[in-house]
Amino acid sequence: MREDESNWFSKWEEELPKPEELIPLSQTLITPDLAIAFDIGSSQILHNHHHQSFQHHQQPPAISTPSSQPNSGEFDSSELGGGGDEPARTLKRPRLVWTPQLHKRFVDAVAHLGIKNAVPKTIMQLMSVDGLTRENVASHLQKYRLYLKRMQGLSSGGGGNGAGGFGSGGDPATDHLFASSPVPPHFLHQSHPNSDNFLPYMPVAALQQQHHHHQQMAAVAGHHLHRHVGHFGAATNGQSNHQFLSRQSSQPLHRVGTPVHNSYMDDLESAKEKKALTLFPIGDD
DNA sequence: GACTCAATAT
DNA sequence: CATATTGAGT
Repeated sequence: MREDESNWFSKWEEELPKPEELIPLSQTLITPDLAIAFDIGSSQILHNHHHQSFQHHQQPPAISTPSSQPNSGEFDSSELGGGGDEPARTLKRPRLVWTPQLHKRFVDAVAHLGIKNAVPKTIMQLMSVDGLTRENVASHLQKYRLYLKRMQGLSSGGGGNGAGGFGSGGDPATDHLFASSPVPPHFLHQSHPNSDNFLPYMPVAALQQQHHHHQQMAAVAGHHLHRHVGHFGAATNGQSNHQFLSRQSSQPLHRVGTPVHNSYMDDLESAKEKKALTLFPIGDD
């Protein structure tokens, strides 16, 4: 069993600290401006795409006109137009779905940063996933840390890593996703009395782009009877991807609308307000 | 303000 | 159930 550990160890060593190779960490989360279209009233977007049609409906945060009465309804139209501001609408984002790929990025970022610098802001920056917020990362990080702690306390032998099964009986509460990612060797805390960390890195300037066809798709998780998401990685559906613009920084959020109808996964209830923001990591890993 | 943690809400 | 949100302490 010890072999396992040493195995990843060397692997990680190679994989990690290489500046040259590290930079290409950039992925964009949600699809681009998909959502800027509601209140325009009569204007319409042209959709001639033979894609799935997205629909969005969201609740404006109630910019609150003074006085009262929230329209409990669905939307209100408030200011717009005249002023000429890009509306940085404070919309409510759909829940982020942490796919194994996304989580991998997360782990990579943390690994590269070193425990010390691995704080939400930095991680988020390094990940360069568009749309990802600090809170998203913070929340996930919190759980991730708990996961690591748990693993430490447990026997090193039975470590249920790798993938697949996990059978903790006691309190498996926080795992699944974590378990499927190659947990770096020892994020496990080691107290450093006076040793500092190495890796004097700098925030990577994520200004570079590659021409790789990465695309993102909005997938919605329709669960409710389904446990564990399979692999979406491969576009099992006939629809392949499309290329969108990826904007980095700035740009409000976009959320995907309801799935409308996909080939599968919706039967009983789906018309719920279940919206999830998920990115589609493709490719390379 | 930002980070961490626990508890809680959805 | 997985995330988000909130509150308190540093």
